[in-house]
Amino acid sequence: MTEIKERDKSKKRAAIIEGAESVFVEMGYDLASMDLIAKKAGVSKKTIYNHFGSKENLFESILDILLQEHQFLKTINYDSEKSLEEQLLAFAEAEIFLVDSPRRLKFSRFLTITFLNNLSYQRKTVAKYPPNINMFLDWLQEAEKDGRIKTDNHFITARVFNSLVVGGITWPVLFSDGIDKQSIKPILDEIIAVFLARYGVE
Amino acid sequence: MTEIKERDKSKKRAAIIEGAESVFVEMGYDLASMDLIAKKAGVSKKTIYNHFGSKENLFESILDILLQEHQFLKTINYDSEKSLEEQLLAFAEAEIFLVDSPRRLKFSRFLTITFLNNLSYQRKTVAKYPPNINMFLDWLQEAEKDGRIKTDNHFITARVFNSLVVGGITWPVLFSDGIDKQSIKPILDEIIAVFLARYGVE
DNA sequence: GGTATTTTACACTATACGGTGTAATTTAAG
DNA sequence: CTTAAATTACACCGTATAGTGTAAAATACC
Repeated sequence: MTEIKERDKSKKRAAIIEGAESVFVEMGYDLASMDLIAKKAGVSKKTIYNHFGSKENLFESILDILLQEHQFLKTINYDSEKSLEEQLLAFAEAEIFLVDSPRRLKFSRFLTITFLNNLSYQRKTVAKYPPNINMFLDWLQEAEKDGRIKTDNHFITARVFNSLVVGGITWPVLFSDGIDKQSIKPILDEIIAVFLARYGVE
Repeated sequence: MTEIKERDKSKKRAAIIEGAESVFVEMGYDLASMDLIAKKAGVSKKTIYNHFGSKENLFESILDILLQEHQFLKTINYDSEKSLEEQLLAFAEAEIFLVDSPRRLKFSRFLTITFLNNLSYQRKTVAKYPPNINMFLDWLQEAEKDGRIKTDNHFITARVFNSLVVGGITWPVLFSDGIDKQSIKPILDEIIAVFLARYGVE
């Protein structure tokens, strides 16, 4: 008895996720209606509720998926053979990655809005997906041990580098129509030069 | 004939503005209902419509008022008698002013969200209320003429300074519960030191 | 092909919103 | 006080929304 047939629901689920993602990112939580998401996903509204239970639940699921997807996993280790410029550029590019494609740019905007609307949620998320500042701190330590970087306070130094990249590139791009790799280059070079002017050992 | 009595509507208007400001800033455009604004302002909904015609109109009026209110008007001129540190600090403080009090911090968050939701509106607003980067460019030119700053490209140099302040202070504060003047100080000092390490003439 | 499970269409509830119309009431100026 | 303008309370409209119930239809596994 109690025969259980488990059928494959993953197709519909994937369609819902795809539709919900585009609608949420495009219009934000409030303006995204479940009817529109259903239409965009090519799925009945009831099916969404069967899968996710509520709009809030759906939203959090989508956000979780997107956050994992947009993580930049590549680790950067200090390399005494490579120039500091080259290695700092790699760190900058890990940050720029977040606004690198139209898709990621839209998501970053959306995420910024979501976080500013809900700071406690932002904190939870940062705790769950820690930023790669730790990697930079490790790098700093190695570079200093190698005698090519000098600094009194690693945390502030890391923050300075992050400030230069975020304030100089990420932030302006968020308010523009997209990144122009050409026009970014001179600023990127200058950011690195500024950093090394203070912390580099010539 | 055609006798016209004009009565003083400014009291009610002021109440509406005050109520609408708090509700809009607190909840954002979408979640701010006209009924709630009316309640908060201690005014009937009809009166709001008599004064402002529509929610959109009310919103733009409020935004306009707040933008004017939050402008930091003080001009900073180059002074060969003062240290560069002191003068750069003044520029940084003009930026920090925007997130300096709970009220201004909330408004800055709200404005950031509003702009990210409507980039064309952001552009219009920036055109109408130009940022004080021009003032910094003038300052740079004077400081260079005086032989205390050296730079190849004024625009990039100005952008670097702005990046340091925005990325190092404004941006992190937006995502925090408020500014802590004490803990900001060492970062502020470091930002200026970084800038001068690259552009200062010792 | 039989069968249990998913999905669908669709009607429906309850609620909320922006905005309006109206008639009564309050208010301020002469 | 008189009078006209401003404000109020309140019912109301149309629309939109999150979410549910149901019965039929599509689906996938045996």
